[in-house]
Amino acid sequence: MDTAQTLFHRHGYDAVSMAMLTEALGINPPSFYAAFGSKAALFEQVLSRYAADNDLPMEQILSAHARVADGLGALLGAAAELYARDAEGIGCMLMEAARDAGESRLCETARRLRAESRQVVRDYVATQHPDQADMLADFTIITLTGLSSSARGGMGHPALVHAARIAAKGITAELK
Amino acid sequence: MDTAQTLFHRHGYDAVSMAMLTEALGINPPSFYAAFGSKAALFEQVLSRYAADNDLPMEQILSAHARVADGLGALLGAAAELYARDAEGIGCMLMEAARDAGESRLCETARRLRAESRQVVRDYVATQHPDQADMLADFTIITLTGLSSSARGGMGHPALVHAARIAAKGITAELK
DNA sequence: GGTATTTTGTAGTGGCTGATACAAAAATAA
DNA sequence: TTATTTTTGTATCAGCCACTACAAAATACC
Repeated sequence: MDTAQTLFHRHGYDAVSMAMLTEALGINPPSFYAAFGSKAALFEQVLSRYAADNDLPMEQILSAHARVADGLGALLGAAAELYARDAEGIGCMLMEAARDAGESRLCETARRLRAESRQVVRDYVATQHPDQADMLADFTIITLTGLSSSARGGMGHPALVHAARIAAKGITAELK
Repeated sequence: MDTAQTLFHRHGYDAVSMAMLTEALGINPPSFYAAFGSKAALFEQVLSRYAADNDLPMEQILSAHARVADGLGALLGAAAELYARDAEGIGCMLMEAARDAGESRLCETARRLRAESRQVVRDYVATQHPDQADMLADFTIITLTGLSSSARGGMGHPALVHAARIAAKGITAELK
């Protein structure tokens, strides 16, 4: 399962073939289908698992900061650090999966999970700035998407972290 | 050519098959290869043409504003408007192409073109803030990437435009 | 009008995709 | 030890991919 997640995260759903999966897992196609049902089904499981416990604990980061601007800033900073950590540049699996349409069902699953993340941000912002909750949640998602895609595109650690800081300044200014 | 650009922009390189191309162009495979060489060669031509004269005149927008913060803000705003204009949500062809690895040669072409755009921003910023030129150029690219991906992901006009405005506030704060 | 040249249409190339039919082997149960 | 069930391996399925060989039709040239 970890093996499959690594493959999907690194190459994307479409670029991972059954041949790669079965070889990496050390099993044969029939065993694979007996165990997971299909390539798409496995990917859904991997996605859900990734969303459930990835390395970016949103709720924890947000709840650790009283002021909304600080919480969102910390979230963006943590994401930048996380995306830049892997030298290979793979970004956030959820964001990237939601972007590639691929099979419609998989796209829906990824977008639903992303929408749940957005909702977490939205609810957090709404506690203090209900009028701006939606717009700031969208801005946060857009920035996270940009950070993820850019990390995947090879942008380095300093640029990502600094960009997160500039975005945080924008949030601070917006809430002032 | 316009037809091919529309297809590639809407579906992405990999998702456009020869069958779609030949049918849309109203020609047969042999004619296609006689005219363009290959699918990859056509895509490179389309990419270059898109980069040369897309609907986002960067130099023009930037040079119209004396203060760097205003210029970058206008650029982000124009991009948000542009990406939100098409109801289908297709974002920036260059950004999206640079993200999908696909064939390595195509990826290099897309990234080179994107790097040229970044250079335009960098040079513009450097005229007034040489020390922050690189970081602000990266932030601009990251934000444009996020706007493009989010537009492709279905985010609406208000959210994109507002996000661009928040990002612009971040730039203003950064330069203060 | 007759000939050479280019364009087009048909059909098919090998190779890869995700997914299986079927049998051999291993593990479990009696 | 024998019988039953489960797992695994081999070999392959049909379908799509980008791409092309070859011949028929249309055009240009004299």
